[in-house]
Amino acid sequence: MTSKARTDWRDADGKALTDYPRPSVAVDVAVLTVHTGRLHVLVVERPDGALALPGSFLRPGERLAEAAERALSTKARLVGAEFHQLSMFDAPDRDERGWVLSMAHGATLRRDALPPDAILVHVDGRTVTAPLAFDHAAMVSRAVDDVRARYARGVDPSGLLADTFTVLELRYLYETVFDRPLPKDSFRRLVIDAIEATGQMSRSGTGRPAELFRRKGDSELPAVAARILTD
Amino acid sequence: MTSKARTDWRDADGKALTDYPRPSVAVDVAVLTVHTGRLHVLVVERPDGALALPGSFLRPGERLAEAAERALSTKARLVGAEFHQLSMFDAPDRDERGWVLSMAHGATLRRDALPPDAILVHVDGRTVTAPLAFDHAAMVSRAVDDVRARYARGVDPSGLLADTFTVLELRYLYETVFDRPLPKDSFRRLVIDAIEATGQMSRSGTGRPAELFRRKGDSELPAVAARILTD
DNA sequence: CTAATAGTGTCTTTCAGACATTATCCT
DNA sequence: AGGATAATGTCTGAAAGACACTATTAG
Repeated sequence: MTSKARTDWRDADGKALTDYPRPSVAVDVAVLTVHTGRLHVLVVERPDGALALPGSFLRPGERLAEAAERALSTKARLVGAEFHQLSMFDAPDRDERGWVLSMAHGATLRRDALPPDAILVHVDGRTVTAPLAFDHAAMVSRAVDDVRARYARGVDPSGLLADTFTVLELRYLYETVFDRPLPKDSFRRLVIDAIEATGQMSRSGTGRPAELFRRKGDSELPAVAARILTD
Repeated sequence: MTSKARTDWRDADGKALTDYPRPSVAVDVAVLTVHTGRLHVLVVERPDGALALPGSFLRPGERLAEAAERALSTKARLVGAEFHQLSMFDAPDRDERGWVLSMAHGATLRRDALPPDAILVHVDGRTVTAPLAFDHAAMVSRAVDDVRARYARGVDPSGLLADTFTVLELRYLYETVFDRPLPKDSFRRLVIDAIEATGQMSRSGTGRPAELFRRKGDSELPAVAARILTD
């Protein structure tokens, strides 16, 4: 970890590593959630009033995922999220304060795992509906792409639903994530082999009660799901 | 770009940015190519004799893609590649010389665009068949995943074939990339709407000459391609 | 002619999507 | 019973895969 003077501590030009100024490295996290049947992203208010994704600078020896977790816990009082690297945003002028690279991360959490006073901005399709600081709007779009790709491979891999759920609840979730209506019976056949019946019934409001299911150990969706879901 | 003393040049803890030691940021590039009908990755020999992906440290104000291009041109005499960010490898101890984050990049080039004396290592499935320095073997696997995802969406998007090609040549390429046999007639029907006939015929070795095709402007494959190709 | 490969027609099976029907709760 | 929703059965069109057949070159 600590830098020592070594012969290979030089690049191909023979220039020592330490001769180069280094960029600051930051992480920003797009926390997506479903609220009132629509996709939202968690934002925080900056000192100047602008909205931005929660983020933080990387500390010595820290891993990016750790910095992302720290950013969420200090800026949004949020713990236990699972992060996915999206991509590195590296435009030299993306932060007017200096040369800051930022690794965008995506995370997905249930609304009730977020603080009640969290600021949520609606995401329409893959576009956030409020101006965000820096290049954070592009990060949100990348986060939507990522969550769609993951949800096309498995049944609610990020746990946006509770442990048990009905097929209807699952379909509503997928319609929200993929922003398109999904046929009731085709959707049921698509997911039925990847979930497990509990035997319990949901106490329904009206009509026949729906059976409650849970994710199966191997809750992978067939490869054809990508076609069905992504039109 | 230049850092100025500003009030917001501090993080949430009130700690100034410049108080934190910064990591070195590097790029490494996995250049994939097809040679003798098999997938290979370009490697370079390090001063200590170990094999590694070509890489470089990021210079001030430089973008990651620029550093990747510079690494290829200085270490492998290679220009004109198109890069795709894969992911950031950030284990604090991944480089014994110090704290070095590396952004892995993928690129794809025709064998004849590489120097004749380039060192190529066979990639079996998604695993490189020779030990590589650092975490470069994992980077190669990620590069294979990336190239497969891109080739499932479009017809030879990285130009591994020449401008014109026969359907057979295209199928051999896809069998190499996806490491599995593909049925002759289904494959033809899969790609035929995404390519354009030239009217010219390939001077065949024997048998009926095959028609030469070129990529079409919108050479997107149907969404179902992902299912067919990825089993 | 035969050999060899390119390209296409056809059949079967599978399955998404649409629709209809049955099942099971509630008031 | 009647209303409402869950779950399933059935039909149809599309298409992947298998197979066979035709087309076009070389020798």
